[in-house]
Amino acid sequence: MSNEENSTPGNFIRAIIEADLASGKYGGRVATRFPPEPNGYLHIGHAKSICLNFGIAEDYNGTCNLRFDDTNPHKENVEFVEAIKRDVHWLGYDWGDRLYYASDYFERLYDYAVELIRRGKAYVCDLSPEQTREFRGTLTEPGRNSPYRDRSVEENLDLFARMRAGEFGDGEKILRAKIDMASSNMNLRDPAIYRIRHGVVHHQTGEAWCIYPMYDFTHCLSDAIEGITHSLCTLEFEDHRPLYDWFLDTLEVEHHPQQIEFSRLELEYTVTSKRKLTRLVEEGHVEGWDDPRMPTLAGMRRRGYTPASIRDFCERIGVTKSVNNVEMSVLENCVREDLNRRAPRRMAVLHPLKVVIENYPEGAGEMLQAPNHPQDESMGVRELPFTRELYIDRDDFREEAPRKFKRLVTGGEVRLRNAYVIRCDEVIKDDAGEIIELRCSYDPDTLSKNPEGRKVKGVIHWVSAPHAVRAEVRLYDRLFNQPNPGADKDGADFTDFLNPESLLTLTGCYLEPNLRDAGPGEFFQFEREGYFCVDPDYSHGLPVFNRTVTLRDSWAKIEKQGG
RNA sequence: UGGGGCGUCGCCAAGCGGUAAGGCACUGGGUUUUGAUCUCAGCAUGCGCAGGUUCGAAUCCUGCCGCCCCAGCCA
Repeated sequence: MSNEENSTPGNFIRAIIEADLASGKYGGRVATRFPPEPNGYLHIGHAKSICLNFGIAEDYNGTCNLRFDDTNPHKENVEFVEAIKRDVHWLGYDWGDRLYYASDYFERLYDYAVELIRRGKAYVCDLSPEQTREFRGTLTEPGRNSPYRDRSVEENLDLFARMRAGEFGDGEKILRAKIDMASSNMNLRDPAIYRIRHGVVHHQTGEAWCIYPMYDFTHCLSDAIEGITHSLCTLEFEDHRPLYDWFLDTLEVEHHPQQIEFSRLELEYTVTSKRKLTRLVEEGHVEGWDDPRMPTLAGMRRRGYTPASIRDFCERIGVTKSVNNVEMSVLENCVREDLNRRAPRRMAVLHPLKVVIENYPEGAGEMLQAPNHPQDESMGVRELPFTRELYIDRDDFREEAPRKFKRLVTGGEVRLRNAYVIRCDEVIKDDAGEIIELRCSYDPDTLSKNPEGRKVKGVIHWVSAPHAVRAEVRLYDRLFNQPNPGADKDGADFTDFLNPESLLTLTGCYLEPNLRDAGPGEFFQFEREGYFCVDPDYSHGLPVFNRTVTLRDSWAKIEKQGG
């Protein structure tokens, strides 16, 4: 540990960048970009890419552009553009004045395509989509040249101009790169670079174009135009790198960024494919892109995950090229760690059970003081009303005590958090035998001190019944039952693995009174229950709290083992 | 069966020829008016497998095996 000088790169991409910096490859410049397609909301996988790209720019004194890869207007719209901008900002990153759209470059891209034709490296092809597929060959058989492959430069120039002019219908013609139909890399078998799309209004360019460039052609040139030095993308584009380089080399573009691929994040018990997330939304399996069960940034924000915890998560999972499947516990740990430090403590009874303190004077009451954070005095204290009638959680009482159960039992004692020790004297049941009330007595000499001569192990939370704030609490669990719901196993659809208990809504909860004024964006630890945040939805009167994540629960473990 | 990648603890992940970091998870102890937090300790004679080179190999060589990606006019 004596190498304070040579700070470790952190991951292989940073190692490459440091080597490039050392060799002066791009004049000591580092420029990255985050290039989402605005066809859906950003999810946790994008967060990894955002943290990587913006993080590198920050650390190496470089820049990171936000560039919308908007070449397929059919699937894209401004709602997604705005949501993406909002989410990147929320995560804590800023692109300054470097907001771009690939569509900004449509005119230049068109010129590059013309240049490709002039160089005899692109041609207009009349094959139908079906024929194109047939001519492409298979993984093991080479493809065949299109009969239109040898059109003259003049004819191609004329045809391409007429494609732009709208003389041909969708699918009638495409512009293709002329590379090698026998290449073992399918991407090099004369890939399409421009297709015709009539009747779609592009969210940025309106109806100015009826031809749109394809990803492979657009991306490398957009990177070059913006002076990107390191173009980071996921592993599935590794096979596209030769094409990325081919366009730039063939066009002799002055600046040639290098594409570096890393593996995409897979998180257990969720899906991070835009197609699948879109289906969850459109088929109504969730309430929207910002449903707290969604792995989208919007969903996690509403759930109460903090930007800091997500950035910490992205830091911890690393960046490599190996297939990975990260356990949910890593993310949850990051969330707990951040919230534990920052969340004020409160008490909330989720499953109320009435308690009457029989030796506490009727109509009386007192204000007790409770710290907002047990380890951080700077967070101050709050006042809690204590009265004769309280609510505790049903789970904190048992008539018959299991081994190791250290909460309230008939005839036993328990500490009321921040208050007195009480003893349960009598259990009141209704005709159906259901417990409806507990008759207890308190020991007035146990405020801020332990009773003498006996040990009280358990501590439970409570709220004063006449002061309690009624609220709705939504308990979230994993969206899927399977660790890897997206894996296509035996023809099963990923929706088959949806967890029917991913949302449990509790409407009869009672919160301590100072939670009455909590507003959207505020978060708390409900002691012994978990971290909760205020949901923006106030549509049905009751305040709504979302459970962000539970507390670690070793009792649940013991109980599950039959403790 | 073509091409491109990847295989280090249950899950991530350092390591780049000198004798296996760290995090999460898990297990056990301590503190505790949250069964929380905090804290201490444990957790790979082993790096997909088999050979080889070397004084010495997770790291180099050879051959296998397994997994992922590619046949959109999607990105």
